[in-house]
Amino acid sequence: MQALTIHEAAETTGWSSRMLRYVEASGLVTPARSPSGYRLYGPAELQRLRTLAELLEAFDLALSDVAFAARLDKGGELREAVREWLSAPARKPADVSADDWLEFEQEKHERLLATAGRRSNELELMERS
Amino acid sequence: MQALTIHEAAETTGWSSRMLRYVEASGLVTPARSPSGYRLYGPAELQRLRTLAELLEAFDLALSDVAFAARLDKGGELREAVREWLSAPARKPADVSADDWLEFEQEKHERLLATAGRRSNELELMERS
DNA sequence: CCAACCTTGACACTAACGTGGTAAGGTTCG
DNA sequence: CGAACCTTACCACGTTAGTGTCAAGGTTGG
Repeated sequence: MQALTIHEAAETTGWSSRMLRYVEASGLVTPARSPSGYRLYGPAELQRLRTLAELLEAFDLALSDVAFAARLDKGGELREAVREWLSAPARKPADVSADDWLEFEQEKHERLLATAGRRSNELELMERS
Repeated sequence: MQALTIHEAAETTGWSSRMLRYVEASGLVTPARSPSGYRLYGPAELQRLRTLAELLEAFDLALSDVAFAARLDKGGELREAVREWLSAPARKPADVSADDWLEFEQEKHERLLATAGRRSNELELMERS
């Protein structure tokens, strides 16, 4: 059968075996198990792992973000509660969305640059420069 | 008019003024501004701040989770990409969802307990005990 | 005009996420 | 049966999120 062990899966997907266990713990990709407990990654899991990596990369998301999205996706009270909160009118046209949101999202990059660049530790955030 | 300043808003909503600025930076609640730049929290913002606090409390969410949900809610490529990834069949019936997910979500609590409890620093996670 | 606000910027610290190791002990297979 | 895997558990560490606080300077109102 074509089910790979964790290290083989790691090699073909780019994730480390450590991370494959972490991803499993996060509930995003759960491989089958052999009778003795070995993780068995089939074509479906491998594909899922590769696309997951692409998703994170493409939108600069955190594993926890996707895990949260999955939680939302499953419906339930949470989904409704969040949907309701977001449905509130609030923001006006030409809102913050495109503007402030960008700044917020870029904080991490700025911080990285600040830390790696200038002097030493400059982890800060918020507001327009 | 009934628009509160940041400290007044802080008092009536339970958030600290520091956090109100942080919440704004996250793009979740954006108050209007006075001609001179002072933040003005109206009834809508106050309500939004209170319900946001309840939402986080009720489901033990992080501000970043809701911020991400808002990002998803706005549609766009991200929304579709995430939706597509989540739509993959993968998990079988009686899946991990209810089981492993709980463990993952509780890791933070376990860590807190571990750190505060036993010896000294025990921040760890993952797998069934 | 001055006390009491507000603004942004920056420093600091804790908690949580992401990730790599290592240790102790099973499983596989040539 | 031993090398080379696997498992869970735990430690360590860098990064990010969350939060307080302080400094320098503008605004407000009696």
